[in-house]
Amino acid sequence: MTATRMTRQRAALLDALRDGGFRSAQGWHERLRADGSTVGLATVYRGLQALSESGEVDTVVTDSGETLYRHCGPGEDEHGHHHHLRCRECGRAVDIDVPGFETIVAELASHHGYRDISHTIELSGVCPECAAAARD
Amino acid sequence: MTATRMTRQRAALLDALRDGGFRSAQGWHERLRADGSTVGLATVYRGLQALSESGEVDTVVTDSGETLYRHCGPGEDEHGHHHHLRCRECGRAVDIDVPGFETIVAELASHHGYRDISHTIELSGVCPECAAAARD
DNA sequence: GTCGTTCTGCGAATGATTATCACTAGGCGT
DNA sequence: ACGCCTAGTGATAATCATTCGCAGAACGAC
Ligand SMILES: [Zn+2]
Ligand SMILES: [Zn+2]
Ligand SMILES: [Zn+2]
Ligand SMILES: [Zn+2]
Repeated sequence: MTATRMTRQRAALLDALRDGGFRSAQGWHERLRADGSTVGLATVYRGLQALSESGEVDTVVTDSGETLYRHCGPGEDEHGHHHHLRCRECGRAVDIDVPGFETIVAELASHHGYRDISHTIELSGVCPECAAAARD
Repeated sequence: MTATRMTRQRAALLDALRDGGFRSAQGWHERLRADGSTVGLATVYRGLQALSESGEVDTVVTDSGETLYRHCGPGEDEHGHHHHLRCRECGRAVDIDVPGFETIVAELASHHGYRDISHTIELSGVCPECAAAARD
């Protein structure tokens, strides 16, 4: 039913994605072109969206409204879910563990009678490097 | 330096905001026009943005990327900060309390050396009413 | 009332994302 | 290796929420 073909473009995207870091769709596009691949912007968007749905990349939305994507181990296992602490200045992100949060969420949900809960936690601040650089 | 004038438009916006609920900027705009006020869309955007910055309204971004605004007591006191559990179907939102979360955030932040942390928690699910309505 | 600012309205501009649609190319059966 | 069917691609147009730019309107202190 759902045939997914491995194309040159998709491979290139996956390959680029492999060296970590958050980048916008357009950012990845530039990256790919810089590497010599001729990939269309629309294709990059489609690829990222597909990967995001299958859990292979996770996304985060910046204050300015653009979506950032980053490769993130296959979502086969529970560990695919986690949260980030991201630097407002340079974008560097750290995976964090929020002990007990998943449980709290489940409790709050049932307390209010809500079903099919999904959640988002976004922590952003200024990383040590940027904080140091800011001291001028 | 920063004088803020109370205009007919701003008053109308504040007044409309008063009857709670999340609405998009365009949503509030329609609301205002429905009430007879002739307010420009841009003005509504500007007003909401200002109120949001001063903490009088809080915002939430939907999956489709549009920003929703809702009146929320003046941010003079600590209680201005809280989180929501929102229904994906009807938009109804409940204020929730996530015990100890603020503390956990602070700890995580310092653990990673990040400064000026700000956070967002978004819980969304299907409220009891919508869940019931879905059973057809 | 007068005046310096701030605010408003309008439409045009932006900018990220999506839709279109003719064309290309996986990849399975042979 | 050959061909067909269909998913994938790419250039561009379209969407859509939000922002800008600027001329004129309206605060509000004097
Ligand atoms: Zn940084
Ligand atoms: Zn979680
Ligand atoms: Zn509901
Ligand atoms: Zn909080």
